[in-house]
Amino acid sequence: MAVRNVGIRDVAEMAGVSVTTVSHVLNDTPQMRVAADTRARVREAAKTLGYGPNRMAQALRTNRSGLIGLLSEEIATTPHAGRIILGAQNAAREHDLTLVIVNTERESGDSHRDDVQALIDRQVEAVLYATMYHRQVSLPPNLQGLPAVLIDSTDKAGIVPAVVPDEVGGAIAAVTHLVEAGHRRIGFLNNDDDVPATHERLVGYKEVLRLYDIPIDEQLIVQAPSETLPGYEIARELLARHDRPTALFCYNDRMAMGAYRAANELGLDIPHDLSIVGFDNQELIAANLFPGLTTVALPHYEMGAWAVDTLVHLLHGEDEYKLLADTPTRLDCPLVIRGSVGTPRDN
Amino acid sequence: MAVRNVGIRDVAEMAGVSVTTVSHVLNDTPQMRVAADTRARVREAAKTLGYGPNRMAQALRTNRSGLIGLLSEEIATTPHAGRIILGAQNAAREHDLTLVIVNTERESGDSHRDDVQALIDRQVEAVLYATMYHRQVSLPPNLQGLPAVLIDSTDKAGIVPAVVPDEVGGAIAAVTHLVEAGHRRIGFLNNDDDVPATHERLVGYKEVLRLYDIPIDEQLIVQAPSETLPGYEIARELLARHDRPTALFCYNDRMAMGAYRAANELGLDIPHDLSIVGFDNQELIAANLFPGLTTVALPHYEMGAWAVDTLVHLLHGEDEYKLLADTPTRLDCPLVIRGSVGTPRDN
DNA sequence: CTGTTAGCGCCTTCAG
DNA sequence: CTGAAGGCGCTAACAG
Repeated sequence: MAVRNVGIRDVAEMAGVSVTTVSHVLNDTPQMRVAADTRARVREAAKTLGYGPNRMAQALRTNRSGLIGLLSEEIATTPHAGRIILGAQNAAREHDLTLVIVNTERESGDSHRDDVQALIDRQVEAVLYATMYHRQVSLPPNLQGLPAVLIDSTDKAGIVPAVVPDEVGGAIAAVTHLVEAGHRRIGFLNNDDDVPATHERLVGYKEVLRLYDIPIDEQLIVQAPSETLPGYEIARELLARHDRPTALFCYNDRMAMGAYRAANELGLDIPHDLSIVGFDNQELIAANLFPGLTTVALPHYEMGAWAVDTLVHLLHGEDEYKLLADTPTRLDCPLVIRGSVGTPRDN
Repeated sequence: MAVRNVGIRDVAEMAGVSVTTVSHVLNDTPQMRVAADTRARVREAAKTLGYGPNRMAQALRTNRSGLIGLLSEEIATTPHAGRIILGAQNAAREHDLTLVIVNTERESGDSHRDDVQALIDRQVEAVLYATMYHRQVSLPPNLQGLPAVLIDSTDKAGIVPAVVPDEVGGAIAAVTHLVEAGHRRIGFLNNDDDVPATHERLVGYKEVLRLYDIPIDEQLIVQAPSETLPGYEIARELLARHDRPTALFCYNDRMAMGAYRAANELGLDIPHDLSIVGFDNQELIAANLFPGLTTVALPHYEMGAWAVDTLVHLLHGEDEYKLLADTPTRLDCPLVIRGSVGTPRDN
């Protein structure tokens, strides 16, 4: 069963037709209309013989390898990459394409060039480029000429379609959730890197407050590196204030984890005395904290799938898809509700 | 640069030789000895033209696709899969092989069959099968005939080479670390599933105690599902005893996370009042707890690489490698030291 | 509607 | 030591 020794010729012979006809039937070539019974005979012969086309021969002949490359950062460190891969994988299978994945270093001079070259050498028809956090990148020069789509990043030159998370929307969902639970003093533990997420989540935060006529207190907006320890430190400061916030919106789940520790040390019960919302939905953290962390999920799976779908359109020469390069597509960041948000005690 | 339009013929022409010679030079065919200067001319021509062989044509001709399939569980949920992928990827590149990755459901009747078939349809030469926790599996029937290697699991039938973590060794490293820090009352928060890791880590635990003439107190060995919450619960019970252990060896990092919470609630300082060692080295947890969790790393990267290397040998028909199927190869689980182990306070 | 035929780019006997 | 020629399995003109 494993060794594919049956060829199109065998099918032709068994069905009593020529290989051409078999080819036409099996690929149902548009203009070539084949008699219904012939077609049935061919189909049956193929099935009983367990025929499957030899992709290599097909590829050679049609000059389409059926391979698309996925260049991804940090495959080994975050489950985010896994989600992108899975989304891309499933979409690829849908289109009968095969995904070839290559890990790439985040910042390393020409190594991207080499990784792209490895993919080109393997005859990929197109490439996906995935970063692990939302940012701008410049593409390796040898990618010129191959259709490409960016995942979780945008192209400096603006010539390649890109898909990114809707950071503003995610922040809006998070803060709205807090406001609707009754909170009015909401702290924001923001990242301090100059990346889109930092700015856009802040925009979302402010937008919600504005919408609900809650004055923006700049004192409640603090920044630090987006890690657990700095998150802990700034959370502690914020919560030590006499007019401490009743809720915290955290740039990511790691900072939220730090906030949990701060709350704990200060004897504040979550969600009773303090509500917390994170960002990223890192299951390993969010689901294992006490109580479970309500957080915003990043659409990694969806971005992977979107990217492949777009690539397919590009491959089909539907040029209108190139226009997508102008403005990145933004995908929804849904709120994942666990147990870290409650009604403010005193209000 | 991206479109590969230069063929072997162009190289031949430029070098003033026949395609045969070019082929011989570029593949340095064993018996075909080519004059040194001819060879140089060919090499140079190939380089200046930017020639690279068309893998599809090569594959068709040699009947070797250069593709190997990696069937992996839970690509999207744990970084473990990412590590395996990376290890396999790098090894594959070393051997000029291309990895095709397919996600597969853990338990789902015939879906494995279909996933394997998808790989076969893509003409993979061999397949790797990776599970996300160490256990026994039975292979899909259509895998028969293809070389295969198991990662993190063993074959019920015992006909396929397999590589697994050295659980006993990992446990020994962990508990030894604790004993050498001065601990003699060491609790073991074990998993309660009937999987190899449960039994083997216990073996390692007991072995170390025996080695150091520390009596085994069965009361200190407790079991629960290997999640944070159950870990918390049994840790709490254990730590509430008047003769509580001074150290805890936890089946995995999630249980250790639960133990941290228990310690915290009981006012026990880590590592001052209580030392903890985990297992898995889930960075997201281990590196983000306070203090950082000392834990045992699983050799996922190494298993991925080992599997590909073994596959290559199998592919080369080195039958002695088939013998590997008899006993799974065990790879080292190194201890990763962070900050959760200290000297016992009272002793 | 169906069949014949010519390659896709490469490797590989077999002759020189 | 080098070259000519056949064919891997399939698709796509082009004929019938």
